Amino acid sequence: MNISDIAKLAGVSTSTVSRYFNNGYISAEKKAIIKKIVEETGYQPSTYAQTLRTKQTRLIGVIIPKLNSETVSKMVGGINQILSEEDYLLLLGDTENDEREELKFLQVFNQNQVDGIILIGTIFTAKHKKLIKDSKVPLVLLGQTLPGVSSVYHDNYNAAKQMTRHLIKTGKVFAMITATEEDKAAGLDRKNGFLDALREAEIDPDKIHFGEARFSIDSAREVCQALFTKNPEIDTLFCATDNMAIGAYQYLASIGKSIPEQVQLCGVGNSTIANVPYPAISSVGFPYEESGQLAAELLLDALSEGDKVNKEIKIGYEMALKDSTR
Amino acid sequence: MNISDIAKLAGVSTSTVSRYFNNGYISAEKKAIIKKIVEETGYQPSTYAQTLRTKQTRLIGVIIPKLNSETVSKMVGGINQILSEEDYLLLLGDTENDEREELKFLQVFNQNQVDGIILIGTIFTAKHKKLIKDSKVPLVLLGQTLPGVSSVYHDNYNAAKQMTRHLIKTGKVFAMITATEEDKAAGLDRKNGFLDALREAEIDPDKIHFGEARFSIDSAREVCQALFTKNPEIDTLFCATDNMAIGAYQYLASIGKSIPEQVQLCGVGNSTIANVPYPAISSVGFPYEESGQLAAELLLDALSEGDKVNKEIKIGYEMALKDSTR
DNA sequence: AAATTATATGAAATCGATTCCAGGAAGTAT
DNA sequence: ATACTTCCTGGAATCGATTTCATATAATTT
Repeated sequence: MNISDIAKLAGVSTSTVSRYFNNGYISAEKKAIIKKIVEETGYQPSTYAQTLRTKQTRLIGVIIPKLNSETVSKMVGGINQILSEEDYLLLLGDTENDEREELKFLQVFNQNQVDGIILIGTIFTAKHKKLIKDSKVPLVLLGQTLPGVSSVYHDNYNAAKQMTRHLIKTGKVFAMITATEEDKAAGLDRKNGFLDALREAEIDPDKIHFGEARFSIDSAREVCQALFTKNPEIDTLFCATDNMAIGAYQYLASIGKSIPEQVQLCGVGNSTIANVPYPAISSVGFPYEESGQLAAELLLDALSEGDKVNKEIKIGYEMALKDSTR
Repeated sequence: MNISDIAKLAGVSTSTVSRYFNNGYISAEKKAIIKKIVEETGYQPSTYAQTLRTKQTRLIGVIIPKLNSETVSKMVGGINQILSEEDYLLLLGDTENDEREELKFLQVFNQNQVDGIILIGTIFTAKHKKLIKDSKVPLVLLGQTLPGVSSVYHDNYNAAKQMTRHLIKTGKVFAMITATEEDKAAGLDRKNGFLDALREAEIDPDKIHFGEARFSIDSAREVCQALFTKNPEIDTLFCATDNMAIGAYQYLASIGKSIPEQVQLCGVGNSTIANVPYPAISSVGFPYEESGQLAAELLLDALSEGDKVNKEIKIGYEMALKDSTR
């Protein structure tokens, strides 16, 4: 069933049927008959033929580092709210934290598949930067920044700094479980915020310890064990993510450290899982859903105006102090 | 840059260029020159023109109830492992547990967009059943069954029954936080397994209590409070999902019930979050990643053979007893 | 040597829509 | 009455690939 069949059945030309679907000039009379035929046959225009002609896919590629992540799902939720209103469909590319997959999706999406791309990125290599800048379709970065590219990102530096200022009030010996510095947002910025707050308070560098973990509960548990085995005097632990804080919590609970009395503990993300342990874990996070919405709006702007001006939107933090900090 | 441009540059016809890409008859000589031109120009055939001609999209629609769910992400991971090998891309439709969204995606995917559909469904209304059966493209159900449709589903009934048999050894007064029975897998089957195990052991029906919660921690916490306020003598609580078990744990911890001494507690799903509380929560789950793989393979079969024989694969359960049960 | 088969190529039709163009009818301004 | 718009319509070109068909040459059988 194609447009010619409908045209024949309705006794009009294909042009007229096309106009019926695209709000072109059409008489009430023909409109009625085409409507009737379309309803009877359940005809739907082929999106592929439309795309071939119009170059519009009505598909937006969203590249995400991980499906099962609360922050990611909130961001995607926000993106979807805005884009589904405009009849866009999301083509999700899940990389499971594999940067090569990220490159693959960037290429595949760019070739032919989508009208625009939102990249919830993590690590940017030179290849990433090249592909991002060379993107033929509008691209918005979410959660990271890159000069010359539109982005919505989070003020990780000040979030970590502010949280650390709070920890300093009662802390003596500090430690941080960090993420890889290749991840600027979750790794570098949070570490720098932590460090700068401590410098500001003129904390003795000998009383600051670091361990780097991967983005998993298990990895953080092991790193926490190493940290405390070497430095049992740590009384304040800042974790770069809530998941890491859970890993740390598990280790600390297992060796009988009381939280927050002996060790105070916090994470980043304001995620649900931070509320599962008892005591609930203090965290600082961002309005991720809103970030997603903003990114989607930025993309829509770029799509309609085709404008080459790129905007960078920085999102402020939200503190959520609970009982794991003093 | 299209196929004619390449043909001109290479001094051949478009047919020959097309054959170059589709392993048709082509001389080594022309192959070499086309290869050179393609590499120089970075030309990639338009997937939309290809689809228009071949009716193959190389896209598989996967409809999921929720992005941020461990079971879902494991299943999607399994699906993706198999399908990406065959150069399929996943078009994810996230319904956020809204059944109308499910219908929408079923329609959109069916129109033109995808070669096949995997539906990780929840509630099936009459409309769902109609759309599923009328699907123009092969469709595989994952996590639920429907007569006459290919599916990979989990033996929720026996999983719940087996777990309950374990609880019976030390339990006296039983309760279950259930999911809506409209969700056959998570709601009805698990409830029936629980009930039948208790009947088998000839437990006094007066010592069995029920509360129904939505799929969220908060909802389960409230339901748990209601249950225990009315029946403080409950000493064994079966939750239909791990998330619900977390909610129950939070309430029980807040009123100072000791787990598992005063109340033993378990969930379903074998998810990471069940290991976060102390004590870790016993659970019974399924090899979700493998289920996803199987569903993908079923779909590939249907895609290649175009065979109308539908298979139903039942997946067995895996018990994970931890310290929240006696 | 003749017949058959496999390999190689280009022209043209095709997939299913949109859109440009030309032309007709109807309404309005001059 | 004439000149302009505005509205409405169908024919034909077009988007960018694949595929059928016709044809030619090379390789293999008989």
